Amino acid sequence: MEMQPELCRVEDALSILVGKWKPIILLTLLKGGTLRFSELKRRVPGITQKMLTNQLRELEEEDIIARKVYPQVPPKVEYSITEYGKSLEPILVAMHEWGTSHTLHKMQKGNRTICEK
Amino acid sequence: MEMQPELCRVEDALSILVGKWKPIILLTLLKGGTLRFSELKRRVPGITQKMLTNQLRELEEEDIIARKVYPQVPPKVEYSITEYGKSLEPILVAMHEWGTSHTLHKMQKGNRTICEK
DNA sequence: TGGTATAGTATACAAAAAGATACTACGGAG
DNA sequence: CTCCGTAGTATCTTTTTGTATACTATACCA
Repeated sequence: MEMQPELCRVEDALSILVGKWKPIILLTLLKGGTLRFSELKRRVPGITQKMLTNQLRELEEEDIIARKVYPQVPPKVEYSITEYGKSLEPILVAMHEWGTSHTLHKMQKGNRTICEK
Repeated sequence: MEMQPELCRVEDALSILVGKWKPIILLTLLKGGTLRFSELKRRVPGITQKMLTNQLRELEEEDIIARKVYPQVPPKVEYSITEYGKSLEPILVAMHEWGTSHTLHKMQKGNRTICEK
């Protein structure tokens, strides 16, 4: 097994998760199921409309989330995780778990960068 | 279990892995063991000295890698993954595996963005 | 005396990502 | 006739990341 391809693959997964808002969006959809744009926006505090649209488009392109448009006025668009997107869950969970112990680790070293507002 | 803290933790892990060179550096050290600065630089093609120093400093601050300086001339500095840093391996591996199947998934959809030079 | 090797710094610049803000379309309610 | 709500676009500015290039210290070697 050589090195190059391996590295390349990690970057692949990373590029999907990276973006200031993608993990939050994915976790929100994993927990919340199918959500409309506005609902998603409410559940991801601080995100701007532009950023949300933007990140959703990128995730959609990778077939991680599905977008369903209802031809209504006012518009209704629903987003959900695809089956394929669900395969990311273990990574997200692993990262969450790691992050949690990392926080403890940092606290033990006197570094108080906790998840605070 | 609420949402906020969970999200925060994922970001925590992510922030350590993110950076154009960090996964590559980590995998190189995981595979290569203890390496000198120059050796590391050779094994991560394309990285500039500044970026390497930079990323190593950040990883060191998070206690993911250890830096050992030998008071010699010319200088000798060795880098290695800490025990703590090794706990990231499962995440890296999960990402690699996911990335591999993601590539297949994309190929099946006619998208040929493969790991090529 | 000058060149080599190592592990950096310093500075300037370019590119990418994120943020702020304003604008649009459209049908229905009043 | 005007305002509301939804799901966006369009621009512009700021911040963050990354790149390129040059420079440093110092012992050793010829």
